[in-house]
Amino acid sequence: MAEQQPQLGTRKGAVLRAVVEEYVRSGEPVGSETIAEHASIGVSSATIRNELAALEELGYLKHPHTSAGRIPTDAGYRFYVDSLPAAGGLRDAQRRAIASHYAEAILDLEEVLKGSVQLLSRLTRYAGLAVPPNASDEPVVRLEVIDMGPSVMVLAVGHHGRVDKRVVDRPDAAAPATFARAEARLADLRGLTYAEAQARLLQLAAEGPADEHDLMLQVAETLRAAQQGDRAAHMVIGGVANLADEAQAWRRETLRRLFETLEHEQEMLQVLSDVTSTHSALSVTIGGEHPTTGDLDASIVAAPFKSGETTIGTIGVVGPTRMDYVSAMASVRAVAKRLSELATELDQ
Amino acid sequence: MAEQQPQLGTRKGAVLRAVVEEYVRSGEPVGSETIAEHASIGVSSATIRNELAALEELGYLKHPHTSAGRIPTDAGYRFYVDSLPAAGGLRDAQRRAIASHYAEAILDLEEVLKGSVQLLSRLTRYAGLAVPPNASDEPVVRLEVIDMGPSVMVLAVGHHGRVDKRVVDRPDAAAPATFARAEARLADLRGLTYAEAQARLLQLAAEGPADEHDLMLQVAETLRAAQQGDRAAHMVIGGVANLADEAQAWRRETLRRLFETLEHEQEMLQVLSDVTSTHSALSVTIGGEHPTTGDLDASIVAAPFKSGETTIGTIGVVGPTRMDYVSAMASVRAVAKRLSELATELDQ
DNA sequence: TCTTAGCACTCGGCCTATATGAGTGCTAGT
DNA sequence: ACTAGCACTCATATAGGCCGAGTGCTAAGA
Repeated sequence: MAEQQPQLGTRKGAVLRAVVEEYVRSGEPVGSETIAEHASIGVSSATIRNELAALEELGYLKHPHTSAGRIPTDAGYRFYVDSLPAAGGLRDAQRRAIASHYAEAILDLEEVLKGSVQLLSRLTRYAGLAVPPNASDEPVVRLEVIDMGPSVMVLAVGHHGRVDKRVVDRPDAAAPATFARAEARLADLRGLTYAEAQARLLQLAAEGPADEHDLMLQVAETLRAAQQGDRAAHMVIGGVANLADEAQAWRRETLRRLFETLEHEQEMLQVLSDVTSTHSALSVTIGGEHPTTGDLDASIVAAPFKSGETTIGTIGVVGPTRMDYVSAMASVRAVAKRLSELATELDQ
Repeated sequence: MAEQQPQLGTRKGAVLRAVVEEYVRSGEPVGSETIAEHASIGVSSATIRNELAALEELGYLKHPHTSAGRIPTDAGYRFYVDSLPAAGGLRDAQRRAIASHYAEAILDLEEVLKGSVQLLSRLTRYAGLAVPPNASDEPVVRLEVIDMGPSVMVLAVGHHGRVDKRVVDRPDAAAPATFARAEARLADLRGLTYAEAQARLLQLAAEGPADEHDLMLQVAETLRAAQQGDRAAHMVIGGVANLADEAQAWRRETLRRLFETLEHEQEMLQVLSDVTSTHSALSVTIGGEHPTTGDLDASIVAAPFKSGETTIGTIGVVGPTRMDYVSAMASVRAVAKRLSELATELDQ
């Protein structure tokens, strides 16, 4: 059992880390010789070979073929990531890029997110993605039903600056006067959270005048959608071109499937939710650790961002399992931190 | 000069068309033998060879190497496309897919656009993209300035269902009462077009009370942005994974640049504008015909869609120059037509 | 003058055989 | 426990030779 989890500090751990680092750097399978020379482990290549064989036996490394070096398995990357220090790893250039990016104050959280995703994708050379706040606990700032002639637009504005809209059929019962009365009633809901407002609306629909009934139901539905499925529509993705870079060794077909997955927003939302639901800080998902990314040779590094103490969203990057985890983790950590500060500030 | 533009009906034209069709189908350079057998031109391969040599001389075809067949140049595709009949080419399966896609009525034009782009990308197996209406001539349905505490959200709702928002610094002069008065004043602007409302707001800012000045300017700016740069933010792209398909012979680096270009919304907007500004109906841009797509071996098939008689947006597909133009053009034409009907209907 | 059969020629792709060498796994000796 | 040494493996690289698709040209026929 102790053998199953090599400790950092033991030689096995050092060798494994060396393999991962070298492989991430070069993209080539790593041989015993390389490690003996490169890493500062004071033993000969023959000894390294023994360690390598043991690590392979334990499932941390694998062999493309007999006469090739080793490459890490998902488990190997996992060990490596877990052995990394909880902070640091940010290069000076990156630090400066982040600072200068946030130098200009932007007030719209959505815009800030778009910018942050772009920033992350440039910093890491992978694809950036972010899920904006879940609306449930966000106070409603404004609710409106707008008479568009044959249809009705329902509009909800949240305190974080989100705007959700839906265009729906105009209920038969709705006269111009109905709209005026409905809007007055909706104005009373300001300050409630999306969840509370939704509940109150269902009540209003049931108890209120008949001509407002459908309208209120539609507003309730808009709030419901804003809390659930529609979050996906607000997801931000950027820098996907990075994934098509030659340096990324994805086979063409895998690349296609990766793009397909990224486009399927609902799915990515699920992944990101899964990823961060368990972790309060930075989380890393490697290859097969999540079913969706399983056969895509892709890893996700993500972190929640908060307003005050409450998590309001997630931001991160998607890249190959052979990822520069140190840099990616540092970048995501730093950007999420900065983002939390901004969100907290914007929220006052 | 007559020699410079082979007429459809002449044998040269028939040969050129045969080469394009065969190459699009197979992806392999096309030889004289293939054409002599396949296409119903009653001459021997030797004669075809002469024609091929002439077509190459004229710049319609090229040679990868001496002992290979011909492939079309951009000019070759251009001739081919121009020689196509102005309608038709829709396969039954496609026709049915379109019909069933629009069977369910959706009232939100933005949603309809998203769906249409998805549909187009599925029909053609290329990437779909659409530019939503230019707001300039659209009537404003609602204008609001929302007090968000430290900031102000400016919100504009257009008659086609577009919603533009901006979050800006709260002007020093703005008290709660200011907002109430400003909103009342903004309510008067309903029904004006974005352009008109913007002009009126600048006037109001100049003539109105001092505490409303900044607020009015911000609203005017929001309307301006909605008519210009921000259109890019509303651009819809879908099905990009299709471009990564193995069938598309793009080199990895070209593919990367293509994705990069697609992500650069402002740029694509420009391209689409250029593409449709000259054409009132379907337009095709092949490879180097537009500088942006020049070295990407990409073509764009796009068509405007209208509400009544006025063009309100553009929809189309992006694919390789070696594209199935017949199918792509038919699909885009059909979807744009359907879209125009829907938009006209929604607009009443 | 246009068409076509015939033919030499080109040249990329493919097959095979061979060489190379990185890297392993094992053994024996320190 | 470590390491030097060595046989072995096997993917990749290289070279040569063949093949055949396809061309371009020429000369004869309609």
